[in-house]
Amino acid sequence: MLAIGTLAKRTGTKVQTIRYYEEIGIMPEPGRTEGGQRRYGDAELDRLAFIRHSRQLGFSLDAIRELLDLSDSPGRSCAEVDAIAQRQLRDVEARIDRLEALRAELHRMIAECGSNRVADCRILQVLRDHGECLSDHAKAET
Amino acid sequence: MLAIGTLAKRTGTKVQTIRYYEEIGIMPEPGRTEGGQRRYGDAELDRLAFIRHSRQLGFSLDAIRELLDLSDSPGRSCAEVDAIAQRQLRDVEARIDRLEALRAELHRMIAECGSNRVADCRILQVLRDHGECLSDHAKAET
DNA sequence: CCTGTATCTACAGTCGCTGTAGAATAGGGG
DNA sequence: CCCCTATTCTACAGCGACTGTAGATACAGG
Repeated sequence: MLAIGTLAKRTGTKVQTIRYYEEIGIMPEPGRTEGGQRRYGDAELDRLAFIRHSRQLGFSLDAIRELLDLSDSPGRSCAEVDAIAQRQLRDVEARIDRLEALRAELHRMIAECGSNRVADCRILQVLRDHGECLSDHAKAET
Repeated sequence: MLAIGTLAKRTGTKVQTIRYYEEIGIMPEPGRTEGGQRRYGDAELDRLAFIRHSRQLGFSLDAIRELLDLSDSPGRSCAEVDAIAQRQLRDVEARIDRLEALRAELHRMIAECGSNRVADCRILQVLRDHGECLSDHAKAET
Protein backbone atom coordinates (compact mmCIF):
# COMPACT_ATOMS: atom_id res chain seq x y z
CA MET A 1 0.00 0.00 0.00
CA LEU A 2 1.46 3.27 -1.13
CA ALA A 3 1.07 6.66 0.49
CA ILE A 4 0.23 9.53 -1.82
CA GLY A 5 3.77 10.91 -1.65
CA THR A 6 5.26 7.63 -2.80
CA LEU A 7 2.80 7.44 -5.67
CA ALA A 8 3.72 11.00 -6.55
CA LYS A 9 7.43 10.24 -6.61
CA ARG A 10 7.01 7.07 -8.66
CA THR A 11 5.01 8.85 -11.36
CA GLY A 12 6.63 12.26 -11.30
CA THR A 13 3.42 13.91 -10.17
CA LYS A 14 2.80 16.46 -7.43
CA VAL A 15 0.75 15.29 -4.50
CA GLN A 16 -1.80 18.03 -5.07
CA THR A 17 -2.17 16.98 -8.68
CA ILE A 18 -3.14 13.47 -7.61
CA ARG A 19 -5.76 14.88 -5.25
CA TYR A 20 -6.95 17.13 -8.07
CA TYR A 21 -7.34 14.11 -10.37
CA GLU A 22 -9.41 12.42 -7.69
CA GLU A 23 -11.54 15.54 -7.30
CA ILE A 24 -12.38 15.65 -11.00
CA GLY A 25 -13.03 11.92 -11.03
CA ILE A 26 -10.22 10.78 -13.29
CA MET A 27 -8.57 8.92 -10.42
CA PRO A 28 -10.74 6.78 -8.10
CA GLU A 29 -11.23 7.47 -4.43
CA PRO A 30 -8.66 5.23 -2.82
CA GLY A 31 -8.88 3.38 0.49
CA ARG A 32 -7.90 5.25 3.61
CA THR A 33 -6.01 4.48 6.80
CA GLU A 34 -7.84 4.80 10.11
CA GLY A 35 -6.46 8.29 10.37
CA GLY A 36 -7.84 9.21 6.98
CA GLN A 37 -4.75 9.08 4.78
CA ARG A 38 -5.03 7.76 1.20
CA ARG A 39 -3.43 4.38 0.40
CA TYR A 40 -2.93 3.19 -3.17
CA GLY A 41 -2.35 -0.16 -4.87
CA ASP A 42 -0.74 -1.12 -8.17
CA ALA A 43 -3.90 -0.55 -10.23
CA GLU A 44 -3.91 3.10 -9.22
CA LEU A 45 -0.20 3.39 -9.90
CA ASP A 46 -0.74 2.08 -13.44
CA ARG A 47 -3.69 4.33 -14.00
CA LEU A 48 -1.79 7.40 -12.88
CA ALA A 49 1.20 6.48 -15.04
CA PHE A 50 -1.16 6.20 -18.00
CA ILE A 51 -2.63 9.61 -17.26
CA ARG A 52 0.76 11.27 -16.87
CA HIS A 53 2.17 9.77 -20.00
CA SER A 54 -0.88 10.80 -21.97
CA ARG A 55 -0.61 14.31 -20.61
CA GLN A 56 3.01 14.44 -21.72
CA LEU A 57 1.80 13.60 -25.19
CA GLY A 58 -0.57 16.55 -25.00
CA PHE A 59 -3.89 14.75 -24.54
CA SER A 60 -6.49 16.72 -22.61
CA LEU A 61 -7.87 15.26 -19.42
CA ASP A 62 -11.20 14.77 -21.21
CA ALA A 63 -9.52 12.78 -23.95
CA ILE A 64 -7.66 10.76 -21.34
CA ARG A 65 -10.94 10.02 -19.59
CA GLU A 66 -12.26 8.60 -22.86
CA LEU A 67 -9.12 6.57 -23.40
CA LEU A 68 -9.35 5.12 -19.90
CA ASP A 69 -13.01 4.24 -20.40
CA LEU A 70 -12.21 2.53 -23.70
CA SER A 71 -9.35 0.56 -22.25
CA ASP A 72 -11.84 -0.97 -19.83
CA SER A 73 -13.57 -2.73 -22.75
CA PRO A 74 -10.80 -5.00 -24.03
CA GLY A 75 -13.01 -6.77 -26.54
CA ARG A 76 -14.10 -3.66 -28.36
CA SER A 77 -12.57 -2.44 -31.58
CA CYS A 78 -9.91 0.15 -30.99
CA ALA A 79 -11.21 2.41 -33.76
CA GLU A 80 -12.29 4.99 -31.21
CA VAL A 81 -8.89 4.98 -29.58
CA ASP A 82 -7.41 5.50 -32.98
CA ALA A 83 -9.78 8.40 -33.65
CA ILE A 84 -8.81 10.14 -30.42
CA ALA A 85 -5.12 9.78 -31.22
CA GLN A 86 -5.68 11.05 -34.76
CA ARG A 87 -7.54 14.05 -33.43
CA GLN A 88 -4.66 14.77 -31.09
CA LEU A 89 -2.17 14.43 -33.95
CA ARG A 90 -4.14 16.85 -36.12
CA ASP A 91 -4.31 19.27 -33.21
CA VAL A 92 -0.56 19.13 -32.70
CA GLU A 93 0.02 19.61 -36.41
CA ALA A 94 -2.26 22.63 -36.52
CA ARG A 95 -0.36 24.15 -33.64
CA ILE A 96 2.95 23.54 -35.32
CA ASP A 97 1.70 25.23 -38.49
CA ARG A 98 0.54 28.24 -36.56
CA LEU A 99 3.76 28.52 -34.58
CA GLU A 100 5.79 28.27 -37.76
CA ALA A 101 3.92 31.23 -39.21
CA LEU A 102 4.66 33.14 -36.01
CA ARG A 103 8.30 32.18 -36.16
CA ALA A 104 8.60 33.43 -39.74
CA GLU A 105 6.95 36.73 -38.87
CA LEU A 106 9.07 37.26 -35.75
CA HIS A 107 12.20 36.36 -37.63
CA ARG A 108 11.48 38.84 -40.39
CA MET A 109 10.58 41.54 -37.91
CA ILE A 110 13.80 41.10 -35.99
CA ALA A 111 15.96 40.90 -39.11
CA GLU A 112 14.64 44.25 -40.32
CA CYS A 113 15.57 46.05 -37.14
CA GLY A 114 19.07 47.49 -37.14
CA SER A 115 18.93 48.51 -33.47
CA ASN A 116 18.24 52.18 -34.07
CA ARG A 117 16.14 54.46 -31.92
CA VAL A 118 12.75 53.37 -30.66
CA ALA A 119 11.22 56.10 -32.85
CA ASP A 120 11.89 54.19 -36.05
CA CYS A 121 12.15 50.66 -34.72
CA ARG A 122 10.83 48.29 -37.33
CA ILE A 123 9.65 45.84 -34.72
CA LEU A 124 7.34 48.37 -33.13
CA GLN A 125 6.15 49.54 -36.54
CA VAL A 126 5.18 46.03 -37.51
CA LEU A 127 3.38 45.52 -34.22
CA ARG A 128 1.48 48.76 -34.75
CA ASP A 129 0.33 47.83 -38.21
CA HIS A 130 -0.81 44.35 -39.10
CA GLY A 131 -0.64 45.36 -42.77
CA GLU A 132 3.14 45.11 -42.47
CA CYS A 133 2.84 41.38 -42.02
CA LEU A 134 3.33 38.97 -44.87
CA SER A 135 2.04 35.72 -43.55
CA ASP A 136 -1.34 34.94 -42.21
CA HIS A 137 -0.57 34.51 -38.57
CA ALA A 138 -3.91 35.75 -37.20
CA LYS A 139 -5.86 32.91 -35.71
CA ALA A 140 -6.12 32.95 -31.95
CA GLU A 141 -4.32 30.58 -29.62
CA THR A 142 -0.79 31.32 -28.64
CA MET B 1 -15.70 59.25 -30.00
CA LEU B 2 -16.13 55.52 -30.19
CA ALA B 3 -18.29 53.31 -28.01
CA ILE B 4 -16.69 50.14 -26.69
CA GLY B 5 -18.57 47.95 -29.14
CA THR B 6 -17.29 49.93 -32.12
CA LEU B 7 -13.75 49.71 -30.80
CA ALA B 8 -14.27 45.99 -30.34
CA LYS B 9 -15.47 45.52 -33.92
CA ARG B 10 -12.65 47.62 -35.39
CA THR B 11 -9.95 45.63 -33.60
CA GLY B 12 -11.51 42.18 -33.59
CA THR B 13 -11.70 42.13 -29.82
CA LYS B 14 -14.54 41.15 -27.49
CA VAL B 15 -16.03 43.92 -25.44
CA GLN B 16 -15.25 42.08 -22.20
CA THR B 17 -11.66 41.70 -23.27
CA ILE B 18 -11.30 45.46 -23.61
CA ARG B 19 -12.74 45.93 -20.13
CA TYR B 20 -10.37 43.24 -18.89
CA TYR B 21 -7.41 45.09 -20.41
CA GLU B 22 -8.51 48.21 -18.59
CA GLU B 23 -8.83 46.30 -15.34
CA ILE B 24 -5.27 45.00 -15.54
CA GLY B 25 -4.01 48.44 -16.53
CA ILE B 26 -2.82 47.70 -20.05
CA MET B 27 -5.50 49.95 -21.50
CA PRO B 28 -6.15 53.37 -19.91
CA GLU B 29 -9.38 54.34 -18.21
CA PRO B 30 -11.23 56.17 -20.97
CA GLY B 31 -13.60 59.12 -20.70
CA ARG B 32 -17.25 58.41 -19.97
CA THR B 33 -20.59 59.73 -21.13
CA GLU B 34 -22.91 61.29 -18.57
CA GLY B 35 -24.60 57.94 -18.29
CA GLY B 36 -21.30 56.24 -17.53
CA GLN B 37 -20.49 54.56 -20.85
CA ARG B 38 -16.87 54.43 -22.07
CA ARG B 39 -15.88 56.57 -25.03
CA TYR B 40 -12.60 56.09 -26.90
CA GLY B 41 -10.44 58.19 -29.23
CA ASP B 42 -7.90 57.27 -31.88
CA ALA B 43 -5.02 56.91 -29.44
CA GLU B 44 -6.86 54.12 -27.65
CA LEU B 45 -7.77 52.51 -30.96
CA ASP B 46 -4.10 52.44 -31.94
CA ARG B 47 -3.04 51.11 -28.58
CA LEU B 48 -5.59 48.32 -28.68
CA ALA B 49 -4.60 47.41 -32.24
CA PHE B 50 -0.99 47.19 -31.07
CA ILE B 51 -1.97 44.93 -28.18
CA ARG B 52 -4.09 42.64 -30.34
CA HIS B 53 -1.50 42.30 -33.02
CA SER B 54 1.16 41.54 -30.46
CA ARG B 55 -1.08 38.93 -28.89
CA GLN B 56 -1.56 37.33 -32.30
CA LEU B 57 2.20 37.04 -32.51
CA GLY B 58 2.17 35.27 -29.17
CA PHE B 59 3.57 37.96 -26.90
CA SER B 60 2.36 37.76 -23.30
CA LEU B 61 0.48 40.69 -21.85
CA ASP B 62 3.50 41.39 -19.64
CA ALA B 63 5.79 41.55 -22.66
CA ILE B 64 3.30 43.81 -24.42
CA ARG B 65 3.23 46.09 -21.41
CA GLU B 66 7.03 46.43 -21.70
CA LEU B 67 6.80 47.07 -25.43
CA LEU B 68 4.19 49.77 -24.89
CA ASP B 69 6.31 51.41 -22.21
CA LEU B 70 9.35 51.36 -24.49
CA SER B 71 7.46 52.82 -27.40
CA ASP B 72 6.73 55.82 -25.22
CA SER B 73 10.46 56.71 -25.21
CA PRO B 74 11.08 57.36 -28.91
CA GLY B 75 14.65 58.58 -28.38
CA ARG B 76 15.85 55.45 -26.64
CA SER B 77 17.75 52.65 -28.33
CA CYS B 78 15.50 49.87 -29.40
CA ALA B 79 17.83 47.17 -28.08
CA GLU B 80 15.34 46.25 -25.38
CA VAL B 81 12.55 45.92 -27.92
CA ASP B 82 14.82 43.68 -29.89
CA ALA B 83 15.58 41.58 -26.81
CA ILE B 84 11.89 41.07 -26.09
CA ALA B 85 11.23 39.99 -29.65
CA GLN B 86 14.22 37.63 -29.59
CA ARG B 87 12.97 36.09 -26.38
CA GLN B 88 9.58 35.55 -27.98
CA LEU B 89 11.19 33.98 -31.03
CA ARG B 90 13.19 31.58 -28.88
CA ASP B 91 10.06 30.68 -26.97
CA VAL B 92 8.16 29.93 -30.17
CA GLU B 93 11.05 27.84 -31.46
CA ALA B 94 11.20 25.83 -28.25
CA ARG B 95 7.50 25.12 -28.50
CA ILE B 96 7.84 24.04 -32.10
CA ASP B 97 10.61 21.61 -31.14
CA ARG B 98 8.53 20.13 -28.40
CA LEU B 99 5.44 19.79 -30.57
CA GLU B 100 7.48 18.12 -33.29
CA ALA B 101 8.64 15.50 -30.83
CA LEU B 102 5.01 14.93 -29.86
CA ARG B 103 3.99 14.71 -33.48
CA ALA B 104 6.62 12.07 -34.20
CA GLU B 105 5.55 10.00 -31.21
CA LEU B 106 1.85 10.24 -32.03
CA HIS B 107 2.50 9.39 -35.62
CA ARG B 108 4.50 6.32 -34.73
CA MET B 109 1.90 5.23 -32.21
CA ILE B 110 -0.93 5.51 -34.72
CA ALA B 111 0.99 3.83 -37.51
CA GLU B 112 1.60 0.77 -35.34
CA CYS B 113 -2.06 0.26 -34.62
CA GLY B 114 -3.86 -1.90 -37.13
CA SER B 115 -7.32 -1.27 -35.64
CA ASN B 116 -7.60 -4.52 -33.73
CA ARG B 117 -9.31 -5.08 -30.43
CA VAL B 118 -8.74 -2.69 -27.54
CA ALA B 119 -7.05 -5.55 -25.69
CA ASP B 120 -3.96 -5.41 -27.88
CA CYS B 121 -4.18 -1.84 -29.14
CA ARG B 122 -0.68 -0.50 -29.62
CA ILE B 123 -1.78 3.05 -28.84
CA LEU B 124 -2.99 2.09 -25.41
CA GLN B 125 0.10 -0.01 -24.80
CA VAL B 126 2.35 2.91 -25.59
CA LEU B 127 0.34 5.19 -23.35
CA ARG B 128 0.61 2.65 -20.54
CA ASP B 129 4.35 2.35 -20.80
CA HIS B 130 6.59 5.30 -21.41
CA GLY B 131 9.42 2.86 -22.11
CA GLU B 132 7.76 2.21 -25.47
CA CYS B 133 8.58 5.74 -26.56
CA LEU B 134 11.55 6.51 -28.71
CA SER B 135 11.85 10.25 -28.51
CA ASP B 136 12.27 12.38 -25.48
CA HIS B 137 8.89 14.04 -25.35
CA ALA B 138 8.65 14.40 -21.57
CA LYS B 139 8.91 18.02 -20.60
CA ALA B 140 5.70 19.63 -19.37
CA GLU B 141 3.74 22.23 -21.28
CA THR B 142 1.16 21.05 -23.72
C1' DC C 1 -41.95 58.58 -26.21
C1' DC C 2 -40.97 53.89 -27.10
C1' DT C 3 -38.41 50.16 -28.26
C1' DG C 4 -34.60 47.43 -29.03
C1' DT C 5 -29.78 47.19 -28.88
C1' DA C 6 -25.66 48.32 -26.37
C1' DT C 7 -23.44 49.05 -22.26
C1' DC C 8 -22.83 48.86 -17.28
C1' DT C 9 -21.00 46.16 -12.90
C1' DA C 10 -19.86 42.12 -10.60
C1' DC C 11 -18.81 37.70 -10.51
C1' DA C 12 -18.26 32.69 -11.92
C1' DG C 13 -16.09 29.52 -15.09
C1' DT C 14 -12.41 27.74 -18.34
C1' DC C 15 -7.86 24.34 -18.21
C1' DG C 16 -4.60 22.03 -15.55
C1' DC C 17 -2.63 22.53 -12.24
C1' DT C 18 0.28 24.99 -8.07
C1' DG C 19 0.74 27.05 -3.69
C1' DT C 20 -0.72 28.19 0.95
C1' DA C 21 -2.36 27.76 5.93
C1' DG C 22 -3.26 25.37 9.80
C1' DA C 23 -4.37 21.05 11.73
C1' DA C 24 -3.95 16.04 12.16
C1' DT C 25 -1.44 11.56 11.35
C1' DA C 26 2.37 8.09 10.67
C1' DG C 27 6.37 5.95 11.63
C1' DG C 28 10.99 5.60 13.58
C1' DG C 29 14.43 6.43 17.43
C1' DG C 30 15.26 6.64 22.19
C1' DC D 1 5.49 4.41 25.44
C1' DC D 2 6.70 9.11 24.07
C1' DC D 3 8.33 12.41 21.04
C1' DC D 4 9.67 14.41 16.91
C1' DT D 5 9.72 15.31 12.27
C1' DA D 6 8.05 14.40 7.84
C1' DT D 7 3.99 13.61 5.62
C1' DT D 8 -0.74 14.06 4.87
C1' DC D 9 -5.21 16.18 5.52
C1' DT D 10 -8.97 19.87 3.99
C1' DA D 11 -10.18 24.05 2.03
C1' DC D 12 -9.28 27.60 -0.62
C1' DA D 13 -6.83 31.22 -3.55
C1' DG D 14 -4.12 32.14 -7.68
C1' DC D 15 -2.09 31.65 -12.45
C1' DG D 16 -2.90 33.57 -17.77
C1' DA D 17 -5.92 35.42 -20.76
C1' DC D 18 -9.83 35.62 -21.41
C1' DT D 19 -15.28 34.22 -21.89
C1' DG D 20 -19.84 34.01 -20.30
C1' DT D 21 -23.73 35.24 -17.35
C1' DA D 22 -27.38 38.04 -14.86
C1' DG D 23 -29.77 41.91 -13.92
C1' DA D 24 -29.84 46.77 -14.27
C1' DT D 25 -29.20 51.00 -16.92
C1' DA D 26 -28.18 54.03 -21.11
C1' DC D 27 -28.43 55.42 -25.84
C1' DA D 28 -30.19 56.08 -30.63
C1' DG D 29 -33.59 55.77 -34.31
C1' DG D 30 -38.32 56.09 -35.63
